[in-house]
Formats: sequence, C-alpha cells, structure tokens
Amino acid sequence: MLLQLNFKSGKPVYLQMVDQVKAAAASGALQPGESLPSIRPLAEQLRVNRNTVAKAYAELESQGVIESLPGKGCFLKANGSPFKREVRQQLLSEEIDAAIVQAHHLQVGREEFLKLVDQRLDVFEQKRAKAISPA
Amino acid sequence: MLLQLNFKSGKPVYLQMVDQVKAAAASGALQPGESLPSIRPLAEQLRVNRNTVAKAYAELESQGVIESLPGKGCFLKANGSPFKREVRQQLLSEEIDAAIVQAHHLQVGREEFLKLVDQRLDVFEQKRAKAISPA
Amino acid sequence: MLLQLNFKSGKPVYLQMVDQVKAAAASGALQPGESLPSIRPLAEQLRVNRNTVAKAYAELESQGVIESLPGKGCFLKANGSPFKREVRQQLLSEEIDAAIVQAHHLQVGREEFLKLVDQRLDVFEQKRAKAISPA
Amino acid sequence: MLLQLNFKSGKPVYLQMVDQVKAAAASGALQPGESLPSIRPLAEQLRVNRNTVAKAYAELESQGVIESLPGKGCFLKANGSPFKREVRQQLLSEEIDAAIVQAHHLQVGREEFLKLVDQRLDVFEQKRAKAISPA
DNA sequence: GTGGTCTAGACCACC
DNA sequence: GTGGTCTAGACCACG
Repeated sequence: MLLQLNFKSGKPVYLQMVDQVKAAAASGALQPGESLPSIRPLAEQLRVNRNTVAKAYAELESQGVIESLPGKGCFLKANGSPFKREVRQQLLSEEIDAAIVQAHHLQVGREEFLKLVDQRLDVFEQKRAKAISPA
Repeated sequence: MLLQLNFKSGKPVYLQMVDQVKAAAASGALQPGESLPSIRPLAEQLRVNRNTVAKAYAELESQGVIESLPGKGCFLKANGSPFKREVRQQLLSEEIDAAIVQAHHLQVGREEFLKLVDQRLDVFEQKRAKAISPA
Repeated sequence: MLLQLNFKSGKPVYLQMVDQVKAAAASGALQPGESLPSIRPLAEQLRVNRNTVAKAYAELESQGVIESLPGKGCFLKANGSPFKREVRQQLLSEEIDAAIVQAHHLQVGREEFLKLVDQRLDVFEQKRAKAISPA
Repeated sequence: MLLQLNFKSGKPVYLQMVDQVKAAAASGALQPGESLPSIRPLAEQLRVNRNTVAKAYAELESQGVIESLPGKGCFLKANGSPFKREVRQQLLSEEIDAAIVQAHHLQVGREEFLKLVDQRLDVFEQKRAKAISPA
C-alpha cells in the first residue's frame, strides 16, 4: 500500500486516500482480510494529521470497503455491494460520464474511447490475476 | 463547450471548470481565438453562482489560457503545445480507471459495465444532436 | 427540531443527534425538503463544538437521510432506501433484536411485546398523519 | 443471563453489559443471591476481552448491584426497587421506537416489519430452547 | 498498541 | 452567511 498525496490538486487529501485504497482493492494489490496501515504511523509517514487519516478510513468504512475493529486495526472487507441494482448503475454512470466528457474535451472519438476502455479493463484483470497467484 | 460539474466530488467547482477548459484547449476542441460563453448565461446554464464562473475565468486568464477583453468577452489564446496522442490517452485513462474501480466496488461485471458505457455514450450523442439543432 | 443531549450516557454525542434527527423524520416532525438548523448556531445552542455537529450531519448525509448543499444549508431528503432487500432486513433485524433482548431482561412476554409493538406503530402513524395535516 | 452486544453502536461494550444486567435485575429475571457467570467463560462466550468483562463487573459492584466474593464469584445483591409494569413498558418502548424509526428509513412497511419481528422472536425462542437442553 | 470522540481554532469554497 | 477540510492535542475504550 503506497499512498501518494497531492496537496495542491484542490481535491481533499482524505478523498485522495479513499480513492487510492479503493483502487488498490480493485487491482488486487490489497486482498480481502488484509490489514491496512494503522492510522498513527501512516499519518506520520504521509505528514498529515491523524484525524485526516481517520476521516479517510471512516469514509471507507461507511462505503463498506473496509472494516475497522477498535483495538485491532482496519481490514479490507470481502466486497459485496449492498445497493439496489438501479442505485449501483446510477452511481457508476456518474463516473462513466466524467470519462466521456474528458474524452470529448480531449477529442477522442467513440471508437478510440471504447478501445481504450477495453484495454484498461484488461489491465485491471491482469493485475488481479497476478495478485492472486504472484508466482 | 460542454462542461460537466460534479458538486459532490469535493473538488472545487471553479477548478473543475478550469481543468475542463484547459483539456479542451490542449486537444483542439477549443480553437485559438474562439470565444468562451459569457459569464451570466453560463452561470445560469450550469446552475452556479456568477462569482464562481468569474473565478474560473480569472484563474484561466492568470494562467495565460484565455484573454479577457472587457466589454467584448473571453477568448482562447494561441495554444502553445497541444497534447500528443499518448498524453491524451494517458489523461483519459485516469478517468476510465476511476470508473473501473467504482464498477469493481459496486460489483458490476465487465459485460454490464460495457453495456452501461454504450448507453451513456448514446445519451451524450443525443444531447449533442439536440444542442446542434435545438427545436 | 428540539435536540436533547445526554453527556453522561456513554453514547457519542454525534450519534445521539443522528438518532434524534432520524426519529424526527420518521415521526413527521421534519418534512422532506425542510431545512435543518445550521451548524454554527446549533453548536452554540447545544454547547457542543462545531465539528461535532458537522460530524452528525455528515453521518446523516452518508446514510442518505439529509442532503447538504454547501453555501446553502442542510435539508431533509425524500426518503428511499438505496439498499437491497436482504440488507435492509438485516439492518432492521439488529434493531429488533435489541428490543427483544430488552423485553427478555424486563420479563415482558411475547404477547405483551407484540401488543406494545403494535401500539408504538400506531403512535408513529398518528404522529405522521398529524404532521401532514396539522389543522 | 442472555447478553447481546453491539460492537458498532458506539456505546462502550462494558456499559452495554452493565445496563443489561441492571435491567434483568430490576425486572426479576435475575434473582437476589443468584450468581453471575464467571469472568473467563463469559468473556469467551461474548468474544470480548476479559478486562472488559471485569470492568463491567467492577462498575456493577461500585453501583451496588452485585457483590463480588473473591474466589467464589459474583452475586446479585438484594434488589431495592423492582420496576413497575409502566416503567418496564416505557423502557421497552424506547427500544421498540428505535426499531420503528430504522424501519421507516429503510422503507420497510408495517406488514413486513411485523413479519420480521415474529421471525426474530422465533429465532430467540429457538436459541433459548437450545440453551436449556444443549445436545 | 489499536481506533474513536471531542475541542479549539484556522482557512477555503460557495451564495 | 453556509458547509467542508485540516491541524493540534486531549481523553476514552479495547486488546
């Protein structure tokens, strides 16, 4: 788990952490049941206040990504979204729309866009496969 | 100029606007000399305070991306270095990855994801068609 | 919206606030769209730190009970749970179990318990009816 | 002595234990002179640290609810004032109301709610039957 | 040691 | 004025 923060992006630090942990989970770099770095040392390492790390972890817990056991630590949950199908699709559509708008701004056409999506999906699948059997 | 704002991302609205205009400019979607929408109608269309739009434009001017001629409007300045294809794809991949990560946590599989991407692309194409020939 | 805090109960203050707001919404004392007290004045009135109120409101927003519009205020959302049926029943079972255990400790039998549940359901329905048409 | 702990409620575990023992004592579910489970097995059964159980018992002793005879165990002291029926129903109503509020926000209707209550009551009766004649 | 709550006070984005 | 983020530092519950 290597976290990299950008203090000038305007994006809140705690949300940067949330997104990176979620990405690590999605790519298999973090496996279900695995423990996350504990709050205090991580805060020191990132040169950020303890509360900021705690806020990131609280957000992750409320999203059902991790579980925090007081006195023990924080652990990645086996995933399983609790949401209705429609809600899941709506949440996902927001992210997809952001990508489509970016493609439009970057003058990337539909064909090229779909090809790129396919490529990135492959990349993630390969990462996950590798993470499971890291021979 | 298609601008898509996310009021919940934590990223300041005016920065979202700045980044999108810069991306459009760097990729040629906006041409040098082209005029940007004026503040008041744009603020209405985006349902945002005029101050926010003004702040975004001020930031863009201070970064040398646009030029504001008081009384005439804002215009895109000559474009130093348009992005190369690889750079564009890399920037776009970041957005696509965000969507893929979200899909993973929402337990949306590859099939359903691709179907949803197609749907959203259709929605945007319809929007654009409407915008070109509005009633 | 009258909030009453117990600083000695051991239950975190911000959770007491969350529960009371949810109760107010369920009883109709707070109607969808209605605005909640703003953070700073409420903090003063309750003699609690601003951050504590903010944390309560953040929790309510993450539970989908309220919506907070920066610069405008916080508002009660029209309710509609985003969860799957199974998840809803599981979450609800936890609350029901707590009541059943309490009944056991208080030597209240099944018959009397069910009668009491019915009574309380009636009370809430009457409150809601009254709140809608407060002739 | 049936103890049900909620590790996510925010309320300290040892206080949950104290409150449940007090409720059981005040209603007669626990009789004066009756012995409480000893610390080690209880801690195991509840999957809780022995220190936590010890802290709960210490608190109960300091409140005069139980008496600990070192080497012998803990015993319920003579019970000053058992709750009257109205008091019991009022205490119970608080728990029931919490469940009803939760049901409202989870969009669970009266029918489904009552069905779920019945289900959970059955579950607990089965548990108790098992506890009396264990294998 | 772990995570969680609360306070106090600063600064930012937005209306 | 509104809500949101971050810091600094104290205290608590739990293992």
